[in-house]
Amino acid sequence: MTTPELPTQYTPADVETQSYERWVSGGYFGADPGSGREPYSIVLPPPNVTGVLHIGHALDHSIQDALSRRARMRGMETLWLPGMDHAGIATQNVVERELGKEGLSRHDLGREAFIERVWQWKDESGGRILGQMRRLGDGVDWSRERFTMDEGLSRAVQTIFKRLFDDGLIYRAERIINWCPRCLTALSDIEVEHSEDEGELVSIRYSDEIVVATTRPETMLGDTAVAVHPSDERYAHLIGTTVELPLTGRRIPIVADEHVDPAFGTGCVKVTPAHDPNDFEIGRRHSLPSLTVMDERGVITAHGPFQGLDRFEARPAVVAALRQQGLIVAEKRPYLHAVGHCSRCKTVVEPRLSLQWFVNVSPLAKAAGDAVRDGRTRIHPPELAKRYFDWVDDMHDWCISRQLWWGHRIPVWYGPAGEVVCLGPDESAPEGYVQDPDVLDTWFSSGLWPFSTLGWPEKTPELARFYPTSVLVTGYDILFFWVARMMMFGLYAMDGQPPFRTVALHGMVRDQFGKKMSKSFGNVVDPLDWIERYGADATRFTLLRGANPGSDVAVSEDWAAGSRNFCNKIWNATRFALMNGAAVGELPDSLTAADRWILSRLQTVIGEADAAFEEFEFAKASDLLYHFAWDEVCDWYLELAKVQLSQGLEDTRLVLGHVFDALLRLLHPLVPFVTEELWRAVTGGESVVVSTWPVADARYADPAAEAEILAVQELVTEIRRFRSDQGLKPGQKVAARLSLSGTALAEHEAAIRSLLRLQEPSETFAATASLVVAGVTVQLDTAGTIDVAAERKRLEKDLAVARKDAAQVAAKLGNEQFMAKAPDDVVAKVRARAESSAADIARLEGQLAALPAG
RNA sequence: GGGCGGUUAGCUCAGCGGUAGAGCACUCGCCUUACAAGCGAGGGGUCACUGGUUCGAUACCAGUACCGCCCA
Repeated sequence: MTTPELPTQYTPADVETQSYERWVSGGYFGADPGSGREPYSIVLPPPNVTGVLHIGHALDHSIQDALSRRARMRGMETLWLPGMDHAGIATQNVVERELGKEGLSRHDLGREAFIERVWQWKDESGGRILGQMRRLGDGVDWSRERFTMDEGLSRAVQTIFKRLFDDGLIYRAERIINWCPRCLTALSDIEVEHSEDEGELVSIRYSDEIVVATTRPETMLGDTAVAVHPSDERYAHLIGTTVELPLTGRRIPIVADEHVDPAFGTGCVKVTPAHDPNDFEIGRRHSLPSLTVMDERGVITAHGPFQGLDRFEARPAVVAALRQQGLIVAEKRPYLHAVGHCSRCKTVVEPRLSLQWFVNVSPLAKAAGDAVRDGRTRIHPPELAKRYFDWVDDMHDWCISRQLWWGHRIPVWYGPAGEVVCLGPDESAPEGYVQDPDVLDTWFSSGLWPFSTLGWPEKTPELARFYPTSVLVTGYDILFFWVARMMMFGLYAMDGQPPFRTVALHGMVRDQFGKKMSKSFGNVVDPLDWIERYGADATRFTLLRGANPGSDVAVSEDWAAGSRNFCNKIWNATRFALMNGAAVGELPDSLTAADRWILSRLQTVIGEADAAFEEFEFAKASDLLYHFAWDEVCDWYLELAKVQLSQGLEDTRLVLGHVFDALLRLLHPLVPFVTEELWRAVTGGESVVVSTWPVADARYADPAAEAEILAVQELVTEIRRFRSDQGLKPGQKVAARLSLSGTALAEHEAAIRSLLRLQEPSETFAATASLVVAGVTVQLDTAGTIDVAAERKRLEKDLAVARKDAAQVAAKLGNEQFMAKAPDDVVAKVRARAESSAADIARLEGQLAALPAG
């Protein structure tokens, strides 16, 4: 085999793009539902077509890529299905903003032309995301890429809508919903973000006896009652009477309702059924009229001087008017209270009474909870399951209609005589019927993602093979946004089969101080920036190395550089192995202790890596492979191999080949690009992507060899410490006499001398220092006086440690309770420690006594 | 207000009943023929606090303080 010319530094940009294109054109990522292999499937949480991938996506994708690459290498028929969702509100907002620059509104274009325009934007924006995924190295099956608005998925949406409608689980009703006066659409509960904002609490006198407190004085224009608690004696005599509503002259009733908290404020509350969800319920209970006093933009429509004012202008105006009449009893400002904001545009949400479509979630949510309760779906880490239960067990009906144009139009048509028909994909409405103008919540279609992407409602081979999917990988922040919805729809559409066997949740990516990344704080990391500067592998490895299940990942530039260094280390170590003729082949039966040691360690590491991957412990898998690769393979084994090669031990090449072949395959799911390049060079194979995952082989387990090499390491480390303490330069050769015969280290003299730069003693050898390590005496001739003070300091320090340990251990052994109750193996360990610390003390005292004075 | 999680080395985090660990940062010495994106050595922690369980607690239990997240 010829030695390939590899540069001394790994340059990711030189290999990443071409490797990726070769993987795709090789068809490695394509999934075949017809193969006889065990299936493994993941659907990519579809990013919003309007956005760009941020570092959080990079983490999410890195995990999925690691899982699916490993599954593929383990011989499973692996599907990682990519795609995007149409992000109704966000996308429409972006395109409307673009139009705004041209001085146009969507109404100027009309619905059809506007949607045409959105599709153009979708191609442009979506294309950017696809490019980012390629740069990351995502091994997805591009032939199965889906989009929530594509034809097949739209059929799925219409099909399930009709099914739910026919089952009575979708209904239309006039309710108080969350309304965004800027986006001009309804929102579901989870699209509202609550924050503690500074507002005001104003107490208004409605009569001599009635004072109400409110944070939203402007809504008093729409009051239709005052409510008190039925058992509140202060107001019992007023129940059933009326009071005049200030500023309006309307008389409104005083009603008794359990909902009122008599301890809050005066115990009287104003009731505005059209502008508050709680008041709406009170209104229903008491058959109160609902009076809408604001339009869709939050502008006051009530008659009077306030008409035409925005809700935030109306607020002080109403208070001023009341104050003028002496009706303001108290004002508290600022007053901290929870305020809902549109999660898209941060506008304060307005509760609004309107006619909308809802999903009756009770039976669906119960099924979604049960699937996790009975273990059909496992949430990982398990402590996050509680959040899931809290959500699904107390879910309100889901408002699914949106007053937008971009999305799946509600498949309901209204006839001229008030008929309402819901139609499936291949049905058409009778002449003269008009379709509902609204579209569905984006989550309605992304809730179908795990099966709509596989061809549902058709009974496709893909669906039969890859559903339920093996695992869903997503952030814990999206557990109820999306996971709960997919669970509900999946169980409903797929006859009680949940969409995932496991939901593996990861955390958010944060900066090096654990701070949330935000544009305003300026600590946002762009994954492409890191990919350019450190490589895709380093970017991924940095993220995976911090990814503990369910917890946040802190990253920094320094750590990305560290990951890059790791890739470079692997690169150079493999380069060294290749330069020395590393080759893959049958290993001979007779190998050196060093060979048997590294092969034995390899088996252990394979087992540990498997265990970590199975439990989504990516940080652990990364860490243990990092240390095995760097500390054991690249450091100790390569140094030992150098000695073996210089001794002409040809088998070393086969061991090098074997170890690097396995190591590169183990690392491939984490750092796919550098391992691909190197693995091909080592093995001559087509691609590590389609190689096999290493399997631990018990025949190579060799505790004796491990113990032997451990002794070598101890000896070498101790003498290095002496050298360092004595200020001997690393390259400086020192004459030494080793008394290894009869010890476990007998065979390792050459290695020890090489690692420690120890020369054979000459005729004039005169030991200036003598050290005892691991039962071996090493005499050194440092060719001059040694630094006695430094050596004494060192020995005294070690002696202090040994004495402290001896005292600790003696105390234990002298403790009757400990001796009586501690398990035998622990006692045995303590006894062994007692012996070794006693030996250490004797040795160190001897060495100290032997030191020349001074 | 309810719930969950956290508090271990300067920073970020592992460990989770029996001798305190990693990466980065730091100090010292080295361009030792794979790698200075490197090599060798080193310093650094009463494991938040208070009780309890135990022969033994950083780890288990209870409480306190502080931090973070989710929900209302």
